[in-house]
Amino acid sequence: MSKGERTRAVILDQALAMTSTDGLTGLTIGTLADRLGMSKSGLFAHFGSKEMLQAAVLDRAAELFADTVVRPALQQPRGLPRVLALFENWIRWTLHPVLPGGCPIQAASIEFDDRPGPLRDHIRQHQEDLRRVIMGAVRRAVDEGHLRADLDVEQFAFEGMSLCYGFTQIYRLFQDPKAESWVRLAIQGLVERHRT
Amino acid sequence: MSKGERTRAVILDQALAMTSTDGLTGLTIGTLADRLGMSKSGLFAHFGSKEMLQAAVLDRAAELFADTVVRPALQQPRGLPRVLALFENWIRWTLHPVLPGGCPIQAASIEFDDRPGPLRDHIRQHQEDLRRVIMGAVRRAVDEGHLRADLDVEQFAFEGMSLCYGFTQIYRLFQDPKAESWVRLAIQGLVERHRT
DNA sequence: TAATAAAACGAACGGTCGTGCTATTGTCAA
DNA sequence: TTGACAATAGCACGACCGTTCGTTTTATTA
Repeated sequence: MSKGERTRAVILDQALAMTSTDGLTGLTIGTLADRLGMSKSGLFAHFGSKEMLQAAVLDRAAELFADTVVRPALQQPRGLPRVLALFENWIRWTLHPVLPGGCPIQAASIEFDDRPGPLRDHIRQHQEDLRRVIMGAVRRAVDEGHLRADLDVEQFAFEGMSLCYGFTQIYRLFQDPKAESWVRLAIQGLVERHRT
Repeated sequence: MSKGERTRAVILDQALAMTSTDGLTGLTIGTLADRLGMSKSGLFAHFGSKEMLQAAVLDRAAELFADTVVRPALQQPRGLPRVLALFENWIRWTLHPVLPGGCPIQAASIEFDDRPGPLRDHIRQHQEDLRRVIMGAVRRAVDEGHLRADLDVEQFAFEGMSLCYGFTQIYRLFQDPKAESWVRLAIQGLVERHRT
């Protein structure tokens, strides 16, 4: 790994933390450079434009989510355990955030849902990837006979994901510990309702 | 109504639209003044600081939500009809947004959940108000015998609100019309499950 | 170790940000 | 209709924005 690649990684780590609290737009090259003790222009040269920096941040955030939430869940046995692990890891991702400001992609979703361009495309792609992972796991749970055969996979995914989105929003705003048991009970109910 | 009050209202209308697409932070006094054909300083004098402008925007947004979603629902007969109207009006608020960029308060929730200060306090207050309205309606539906007596009102409110939050996020990002039937089915299921 | 390439710097650019000030215009009651 | 005051404009400020450029330092490799 060359010097440039190493520095780039360090920059992205800090940029990720900054984005999580201030948003993709709030991310600023000047203060980012300050926190890293390097010059604006030196940092800038690694990305070529602010938009490319933001895109790199999004991709890195998606990697982090995959490493923390998705990948560990995929090591669970296929079927219901894997579905449960996905939701459980997602809940833990919110309860004990790796990044100080919570999930940058969810924040960026709302920040950019009205701003066409490559950044919104990136966000859509990452969210769609997550949806496909969840739907795949649910479908396999049906195939394994853990969930009812007549289950509407898209509907199930929507409800589960909505609960996680809503939980994140409520928990982050109010820091109310009750939200944890609410979302757990809700997910549990969702699964229980469609069990064979 | 004095000239000043009238101008202030016009400013807030435009500010609301701008906030809905660009966020509370993206709201800018210069471009806001440009769109209204007035000077920065003239506009500025109405609010004294950007933070007070932002707070006024939040309060106006809450009024708009109350006029569009809550107030019409409160005219439905108490009990289940009122609960259903609350969720239905909320869904319609997302499907046919009064403001071009969707609900500014939901956006501000995520934007400011990590930034302590009077603005976050405002946001918390408005979100808490909504939660109390919904819980009150649900509780009355229990009292009227429309919903089961052993229903956990807080849990019910969390699930219903999460579905609406999640729906907004998904629908605004992807503009997928399928999301509409997903959320309707989910809300319907939630209610059906707790009916007497 | 010398030659070459990559990386980082410092200074400056045109813009825009929020915010003061002073002066001018407009409104509205006596 | 005039006098008092509210409303708006104009201008300037310091700070920060993303970006460019030429130079200097540091890595890499022949």
